[in-house]
Amino acid sequence: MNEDAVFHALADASRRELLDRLHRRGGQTLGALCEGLAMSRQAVTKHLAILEAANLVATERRGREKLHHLNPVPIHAIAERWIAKFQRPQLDALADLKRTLEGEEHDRPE
Amino acid sequence: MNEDAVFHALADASRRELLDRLHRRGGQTLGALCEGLAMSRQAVTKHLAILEAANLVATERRGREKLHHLNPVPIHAIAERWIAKFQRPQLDALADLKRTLEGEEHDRPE
DNA sequence: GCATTATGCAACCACAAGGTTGCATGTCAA
DNA sequence: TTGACATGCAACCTTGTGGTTGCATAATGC
Repeated sequence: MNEDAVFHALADASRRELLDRLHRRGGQTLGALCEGLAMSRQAVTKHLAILEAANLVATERRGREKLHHLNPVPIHAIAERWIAKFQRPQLDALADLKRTLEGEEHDRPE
Repeated sequence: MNEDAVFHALADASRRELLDRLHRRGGQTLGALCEGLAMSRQAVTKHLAILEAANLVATERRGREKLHHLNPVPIHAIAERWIAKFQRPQLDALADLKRTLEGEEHDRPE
C-alpha cells in the first residue's frame, strides 16, 4: 500500500465526503454518488479514480453500472503504522512541550 | 481544530518528514531542520508555516532562533474523530465486501 | 434495431502548491 | 558599531489539481 497515495487521497474534502457516503451505504453507482453534490459527474469520476488508485475504494462491474465499495484497510494501515507513532508518546511529548514552553522566557500570558 | 488543514498538511511527504524529524527530536531550529534536505531553506519555511497553521507544529522564539515542537494533538484528534469511524465497522464492511464480490458473477480467480 | 441510460475518455482552463532567488529584518558577539 | 548569522518577506516560475464541456462507448429495455 502506498502511504503517499492514501494521504493524498484523504487530503480533499470532496473525496472524504465520498468515503463518508460509501461508509453509510456501500455498493453505490457513480450516478448515485453524484446526487446532491455541487459537482459534475466527471469531477466525481476523477475523485473516485484517485480513491481507487489509493485502494480506498473497490469497484465491481454490474452490467453497465459500476458499484463502489469502501475499503477501510488502507485507513486502518495508516492509523496503525503512522498515526500510532505520534500517539504513543503523546503524553511525553505534550509534557515536554509544556515544560519547554513554560520553563523559558515565557512572560506574556496571552 | 481544522480537519481540512490537518489533512492537507499531512498530504505532503516533505511535511511528514519534517514531523518525523520533530518527533525524533523536538525544539529544532529552522536551520537544523533544513540539514540533509534537498530543498532550500525557504521551501522548508513554507512547509513549517503550513504545519503551524494546521497546529501540528508549535513554535517558540529564542532570540534570533525559532524552535519548533511537534504537537501531536491534531493527529490524535484525527485518529479519534475520523479514522475510528472507518475502523470500527471494519470487519463488517470487509465481510460485506467479500460477500458482494464473491456472490456475483465472479468467475475469474485472478 | 434504436432510443435511453451509465459510464469512459480527452481536451481544456483557472488557480493553488511547491519550489526557487533576491533582498530585508532582527539578533548576537566581539 | 559592525559584521556575521538566523530568519522573514516578496516576487516569480512551473507543475499539479480540481473543475469544466463535449463526445465516445457500452449495456438495457421496448
